[in-house]
Amino acid sequence: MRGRLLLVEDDPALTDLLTWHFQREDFDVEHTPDGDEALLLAIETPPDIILLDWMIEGLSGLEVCRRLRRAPETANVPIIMLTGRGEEADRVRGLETGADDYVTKPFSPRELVARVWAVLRRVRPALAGEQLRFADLEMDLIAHKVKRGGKTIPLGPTEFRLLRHFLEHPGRVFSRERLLDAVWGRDREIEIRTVDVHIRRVRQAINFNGRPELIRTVRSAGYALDTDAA
Amino acid sequence: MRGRLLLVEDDPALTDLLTWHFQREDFDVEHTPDGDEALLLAIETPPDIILLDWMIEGLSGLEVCRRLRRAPETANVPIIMLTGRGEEADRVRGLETGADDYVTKPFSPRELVARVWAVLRRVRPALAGEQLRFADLEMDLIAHKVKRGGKTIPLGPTEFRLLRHFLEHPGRVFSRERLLDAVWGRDREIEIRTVDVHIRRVRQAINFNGRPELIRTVRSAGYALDTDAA
DNA sequence: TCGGGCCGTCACCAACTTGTCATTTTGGCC
DNA sequence: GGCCAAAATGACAAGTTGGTGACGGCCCGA
Repeated sequence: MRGRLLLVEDDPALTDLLTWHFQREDFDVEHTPDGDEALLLAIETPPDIILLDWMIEGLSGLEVCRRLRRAPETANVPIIMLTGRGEEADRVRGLETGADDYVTKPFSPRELVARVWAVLRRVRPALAGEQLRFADLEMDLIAHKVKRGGKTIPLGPTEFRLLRHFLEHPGRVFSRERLLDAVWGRDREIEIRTVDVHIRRVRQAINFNGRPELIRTVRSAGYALDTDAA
Repeated sequence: MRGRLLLVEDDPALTDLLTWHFQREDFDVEHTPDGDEALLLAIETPPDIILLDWMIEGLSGLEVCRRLRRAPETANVPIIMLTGRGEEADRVRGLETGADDYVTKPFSPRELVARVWAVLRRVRPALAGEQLRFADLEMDLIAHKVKRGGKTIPLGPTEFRLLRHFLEHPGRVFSRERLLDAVWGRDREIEIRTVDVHIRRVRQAINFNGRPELIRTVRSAGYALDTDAA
């Protein structure tokens, strides 16, 4: 399974067509024709991407999009809007409301699939099987390998996930709390300062012979990849 | 200036049109009609986003895209392809080659602008809003970083919050009392003159080698960002 | 069962921040 | 020019926060 996709669409024929295409891409497809239910589902267990029709039962697609963006659980989940409304003004409105892409019916399923991958490459590079890069560091998610300047670096599983999280959001500061959530899991029972220790271990591993520090400490806020080092 | 945009396009009319639109959005627009030159420019100083026409002089747009993705300097720079080729196969090919979006001519500049922002929201969240500016000073709230004239400035947590407060209300005068409320919190038990000291620390930090003063002292009233300096 | 790698904690230390105060400088006003 | 209040400055001690070394437990494969 490559990821979970939530399809919000009330045309049964289109639903079947898209479900088939995305299942073939190894997505776990969840479906609802209803705007309100879409919100509940998405917030309950956030999918990796949402396909959202504009004209649906219950809330309009645009309103669903707006609320998804406002809810912290789904604020970062990518959304692609599907719609018959081809007016420029509608498209601009959809994109400005927080949609990542806006596709006008009729569209080709293959193109939609390609657009989904294009968005996921950005948001969840891990799903798209991409290499992550930052400065002279590269992480191969498939081979589970990290290199800096060509030299392979041994990392433990936790260190790997921690570094990966940073690479997926370069420059962004994460508090220790958020790192525990993201790297250890939401239901951890772990001492907050443990994060420090793992940060140190990652640093030690990637800063062999005098390479510049990549992880910046932001006092009283957390840690981040240092975009100045890139 | 919100960001640097590289436009690779050989139609002069379209070039002018897009340049005008993106300059109005505060982009610094760089332009070349030639694929080879685009590569050189992009790798030399990576822009924040690239608009790439498929049919250009020199290398084809698709090939430029491929090479940009391969070069470590530009592997993460978002690319939007512009093209007259509306075939589904072409679009899929463009997206699979690493483009973040694929826009078919004729398109509306407004929509293109909206799509650029949609992509930048993902790739450089700081550019798309979570950033404060005043004169040559920029504060990135997501990265928790302050720069003046491109140079990163180290600030303690309190200094950061203080400066942020000013940047959020440029020009406005705040009494020491109000600053204590806003920056330290309403339930502080802090000597009023402490504000002076922190103002000094911020000034010292941001006025390195002879840069003009940004924080104006308003005698017997408080402090404010000096709008004359902007 | 032994050994090594990985992991979570802790105690201690170093570095940095921060609030305060005494003193000097500045600016406005007569 | 002299005076006064307000603001800037220098210095410092106390308080926070992050970095570090070390340790014991756990799991897994030999």
